[in-house]
Amino acid sequence: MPELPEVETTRLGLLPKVQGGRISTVTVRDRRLRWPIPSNLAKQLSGKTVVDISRRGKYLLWDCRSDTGANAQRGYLLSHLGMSGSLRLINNGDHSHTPQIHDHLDIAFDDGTIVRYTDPRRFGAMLWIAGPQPAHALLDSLGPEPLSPDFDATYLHAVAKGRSVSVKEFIMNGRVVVGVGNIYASEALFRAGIHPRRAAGKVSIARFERLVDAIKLTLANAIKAGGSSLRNYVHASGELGYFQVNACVYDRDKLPCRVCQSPIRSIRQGQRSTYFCPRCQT
DNA sequence: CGAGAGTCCTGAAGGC
DNA sequence: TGCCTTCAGGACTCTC
Repeated sequence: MPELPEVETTRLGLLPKVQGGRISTVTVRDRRLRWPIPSNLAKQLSGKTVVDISRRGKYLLWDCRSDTGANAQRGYLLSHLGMSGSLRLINNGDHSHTPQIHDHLDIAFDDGTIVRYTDPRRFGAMLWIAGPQPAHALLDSLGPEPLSPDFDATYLHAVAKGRSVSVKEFIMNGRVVVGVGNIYASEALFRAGIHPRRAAGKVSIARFERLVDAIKLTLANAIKAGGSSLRNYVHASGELGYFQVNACVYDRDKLPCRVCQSPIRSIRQGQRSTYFCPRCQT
């Protein structure tokens, strides 16, 4: 399941191959994603050059422009991998990749490179934003990037004030901070020694300092490692992503804590599984 | 406004 | 072996 490090790894994997490339054709095989792929997406993308791909949270924004001139047009492909999506590169001349059942969209470039979007559960998104600015309702109320300086303990403490929601659900809320998914939320809280059920508004600023550091460290390490995931993440180059073999608590129910040997516990929060060490986290 | 539940979907895993 | 149920997950959307 792609979390922010996987999305960033995908971006970094795609960029060298598609930046400056001109899109020749777009093949849509199944429009039914989180929202339907717009009927004009293929037409809008075709003929445009991908100038850049940036990331906001787990969204990728593909800056696309037509040839310069009086009729120059600009827009953005807004993509999200959902929980089972992947974008992978197929090099020119590699005919071993016939489209499979969940290969919903292909973006073909003039040089023969194909970017293929695969998403068995179809929770992902492929949308078109017309115009020179990457403005979209989905991006309007997103919180700060976790790896940016804007995301610090002072900010978190202020936003958490008076909130009764659990700190784990709090840091997974994209309006608070983007890109902290279920796996990394559990891991970061373990590193910070904070119990996932603690009310967000009752976390001291000193403990938020530890939590912010833990989130930044956890995400940065995962990006450095090339992304991590449990099951079917596929690297942009087509290689399998790293399995999360180093998780301290995630998916380790009843196994001994790597620090104190106490059995890791599994609970449900907001219809989501949470893992924590009942001794290390208070 | 915040909190909590519901929703989309497929594939894996477990029970009988 | 095979069918049925349950669960997993991102994050938007709805209800209270």
